[in-house]
Amino acid sequence: MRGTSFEHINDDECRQFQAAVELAGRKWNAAILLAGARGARRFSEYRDSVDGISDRLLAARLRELEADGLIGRDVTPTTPVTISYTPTDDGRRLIALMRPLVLWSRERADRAPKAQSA
Amino acid sequence: MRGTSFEHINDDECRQFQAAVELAGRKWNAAILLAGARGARRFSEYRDSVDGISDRLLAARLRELEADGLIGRDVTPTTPVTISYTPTDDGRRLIALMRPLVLWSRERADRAPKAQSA
DNA sequence: CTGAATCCAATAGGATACTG
DNA sequence: CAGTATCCTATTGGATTCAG
Repeated sequence: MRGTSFEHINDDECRQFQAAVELAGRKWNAAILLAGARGARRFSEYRDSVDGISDRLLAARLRELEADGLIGRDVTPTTPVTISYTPTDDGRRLIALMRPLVLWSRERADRAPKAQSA
Repeated sequence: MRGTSFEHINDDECRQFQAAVELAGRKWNAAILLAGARGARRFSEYRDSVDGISDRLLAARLRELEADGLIGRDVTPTTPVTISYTPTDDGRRLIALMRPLVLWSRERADRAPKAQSA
């Protein structure tokens, strides 16, 4: 079997990994994925849920996430058309894997409440 | 206890989380942390281990990671001074948490070997 | 050896206005 | 509703050179 510890990562795997983490770490993407996990489906729901993101960037990030297979885009031919963005299995698994990171960041935030007032 | 699922993340936590994931996802940082996990200590060891990074960016990323408490910088007053960068406890924990992401990215890479030759 | 300084090109991101 | 188009600025990252 292939190793599970970092000692055995090769360059190619490292690149794949970096690409994945960069995607997850890109500005807004975590919030967008989270919004999807919390039930957002329509464009406007994501826009409301993410808070602060512009239409342009939301559209761009959704397109990227779709291209990377993390979010699916479904068009229902109603009038007007209904467009629905749903996290894919892959996306859901990624979100699940990021849960420990949420806890990790919480702990850090608790230890360093802010920039300590000089 | 504070919830562990995304449904209960508030805006502030979301920001903390995003900052953390952005840091981890920033270009080179994953590779640098990995290099540290694999035993790199000296500047030149990271440079060799990361492969492709320039001095300028390696120095910049190390400074950031130090500022964020993920890597420690120790100066030993030999001649010339010996400088050693070691992952902190926090950094090591982050790396550990990213292991599942490595596996996740591997699976994806296996499923999508490359950009399929048109 | 360990960086800092400079210069440059590319990309990201934000604001706003507009469309099918 | 679900985006696009345009513009503009800030940030990134890469190469190269210089220095303690």
